Amino acid sequence: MNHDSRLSGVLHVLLHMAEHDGPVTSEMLARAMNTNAAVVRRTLAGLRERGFVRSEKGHGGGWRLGRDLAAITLADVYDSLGRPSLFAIGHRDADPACLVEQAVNVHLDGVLREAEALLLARLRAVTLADLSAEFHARFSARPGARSLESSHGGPSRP
Amino acid sequence: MNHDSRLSGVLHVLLHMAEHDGPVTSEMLARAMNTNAAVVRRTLAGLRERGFVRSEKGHGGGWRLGRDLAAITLADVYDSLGRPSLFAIGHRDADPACLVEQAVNVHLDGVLREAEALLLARLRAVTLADLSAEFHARFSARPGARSLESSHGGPSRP
DNA sequence: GTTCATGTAGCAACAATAGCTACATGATAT
DNA sequence: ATATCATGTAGCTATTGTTGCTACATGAAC
Repeated sequence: MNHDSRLSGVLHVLLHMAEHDGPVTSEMLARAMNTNAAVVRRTLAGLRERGFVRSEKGHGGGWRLGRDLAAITLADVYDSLGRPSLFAIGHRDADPACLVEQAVNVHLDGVLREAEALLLARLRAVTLADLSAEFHARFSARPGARSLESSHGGPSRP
Repeated sequence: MNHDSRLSGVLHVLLHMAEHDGPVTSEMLARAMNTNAAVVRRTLAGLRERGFVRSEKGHGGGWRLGRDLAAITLADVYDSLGRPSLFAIGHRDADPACLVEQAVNVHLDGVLREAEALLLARLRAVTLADLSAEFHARFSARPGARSLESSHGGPSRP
């Protein structure tokens, strides 16, 4: 497992949801992501609890956005996933007796905390509306019909 | 997922090396880190290739620093470890056909690249001499004899 | 030549996401 | 009512990487 791609995956399905009229089933979202419906339900569970998406059972059920695109930041999504670890590196021992290791931790943790603060600030500054604008710009500038066919990313009502 | 602690571990043993007169065996370093001698040799291999440490076999052998503390940055050590992944999160697909996923990647990768640049700049700015100064400050300010006994971090010649 | 220490190779353990199946729950259509 | 559809969840396996360990070859010093 190279890394945690849940944030990336959730953003992907949220934008697909936004492009689709009416609810979208886990099965449809899973096809768009080349993954499994159960994975979609599992990763969207946290967002449902916080009201960013709503789900309905039964005929005509599925997922839809619970808020406007501009009212959901990447940090909101990240938080909804349970704030998974951002970094693949870190210290061995959080509270070592060894003074040498303490000195190492002080500097290394400081560097990581700085990077984390920057990252979270950036996640707070970007909304789903920004990602959607990026997508629509790409859609308008697409090279030809082929990319529309080969991709599942076309808006449902251009 | 702060799983990869090699950078932290290597910095730890390098400072111990600096505090010790003469070569230090993998066994001694392993005891200081609560790990195994083979792990020490494995993780120090990259640093040896780049001349940051030297190793000698046989009687009286072991490891010693190959350069002055001030001439080794945290980035040097990080590079010597093979530049392992810094982040635990990332995108699912590096080059997706889906325009939506492309839009997600553009923003997410941008954020991560910014954080990575900051991180690497900080690693370049900190030297082992800085960590050593931090350690000696902590050693001078230690609360009592207890911390000297319970820790393996005391300088060999105070 | 014996001892000590590095240099590697190789394997099991562990942790986390990811993918999948299976089944219960609930809502809608007929 | 009942069949159907979709979510909600539990539980298993696969994958990928570090970590810890053993075993053994290589080389240096006594």
